[in-house]
Amino acid sequence: MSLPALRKSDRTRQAILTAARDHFAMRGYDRASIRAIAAQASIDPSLVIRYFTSKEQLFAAAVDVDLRLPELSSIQKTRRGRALIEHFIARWEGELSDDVLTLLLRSAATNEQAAERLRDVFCEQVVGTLREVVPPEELNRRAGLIASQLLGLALTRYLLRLPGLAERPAGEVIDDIAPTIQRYLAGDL
Amino acid sequence: MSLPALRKSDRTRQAILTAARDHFAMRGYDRASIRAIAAQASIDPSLVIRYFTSKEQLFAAAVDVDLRLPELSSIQKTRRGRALIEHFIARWEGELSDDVLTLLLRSAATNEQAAERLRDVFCEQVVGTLREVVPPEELNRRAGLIASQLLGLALTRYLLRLPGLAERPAGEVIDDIAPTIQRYLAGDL
DNA sequence: AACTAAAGTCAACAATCGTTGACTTTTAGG
DNA sequence: CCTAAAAGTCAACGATTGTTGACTTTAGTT
Repeated sequence: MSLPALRKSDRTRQAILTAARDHFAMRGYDRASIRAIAAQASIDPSLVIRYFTSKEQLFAAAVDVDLRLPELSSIQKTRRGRALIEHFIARWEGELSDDVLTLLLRSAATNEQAAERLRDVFCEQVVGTLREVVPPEELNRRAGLIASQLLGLALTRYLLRLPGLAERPAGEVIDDIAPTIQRYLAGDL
Repeated sequence: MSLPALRKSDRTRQAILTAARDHFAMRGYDRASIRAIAAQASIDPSLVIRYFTSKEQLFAAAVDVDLRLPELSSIQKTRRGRALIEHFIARWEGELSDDVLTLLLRSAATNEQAAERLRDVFCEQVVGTLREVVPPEELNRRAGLIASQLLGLALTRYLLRLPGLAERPAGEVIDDIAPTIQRYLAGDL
């Protein structure tokens, strides 16, 4: 066999990435140490460097995120706002959830590299999703407003765990915020 | 004179605090070093510890923040949402601005102590401001929603500098978001 | 079985960090 | 002027960090 030779290294490569996402999400970029990541992946710290060259590049590899926003054009006009926030919340706490989002948001506050990455995700995926249903001249404006509410929700509910938000069932929060998103998306401004 | 003896130490104490806020706001808790703070205050690093015992306590002292939210009861009912966001934005970029807010928000994402502090500020000041104009049983719900939008705006506009928000004049952003705050404050939910 | 490249280990490096204790300088009061 | 406390300096500690190079083990091919 010639392929399985690669397989072994790919498995530990994946183990490193998983452990890295875990630590970066929990502790942030600075407090997450390569030694702790290596320990969770049950390997030597130096191997982490051999696989990813540096901590910075490991982070870059760990932070590759897809928001999986729905295609808006196939949804009824008046339901699109609700669809957006439903998907967004499912991405954080539903079956679509993983900790890459926590990792990215948490790190973006202190790490310029992560902030840059988050801006890219925003531009490509949020603006990209709106492009098909929003006139070009309003695109940036509406996308920015939507991002401010969605990321604000993620920040207060999942990172800060503000009592007024973290304790409430997801369904209630969706009901409250959906009209806001709908207005930012297609309402009068 | 018996007082001036205290004066000298109070001045360097203040210099340390100013430098600390500067560094904490720019680089976050972990990347801000006591050595760099001391250098900016033109003193020895050990003095910082002598004044504040530890980095943690220095941070706690630096992060004492007052949102200065307006008294809502003296404002016309339909204008209260706009008044809230106007004050909030003035606090970040107007003449009321200082970098304690940046420092607190940036650090709260990775530092549990800062997150705790931000929760306290939220509970005491935001909930406190709404208490006089919102029925008790809706208090937490409406306060949480408002916090999600205000902090989301601060995050995207001032920390992440998302193109759709950071580039626009403050007045436009206020116009767009005021109705949202007004609805969260007093509208049907 | 022998050989070779990949995969993994081990120990150490240089740098940075918060913190400490001994020491010196400044300042205020009798 | 003398003295004692306050204010400030200096050098070093122990710990942790990312990263490196030499070494050993594993596994696939001839």
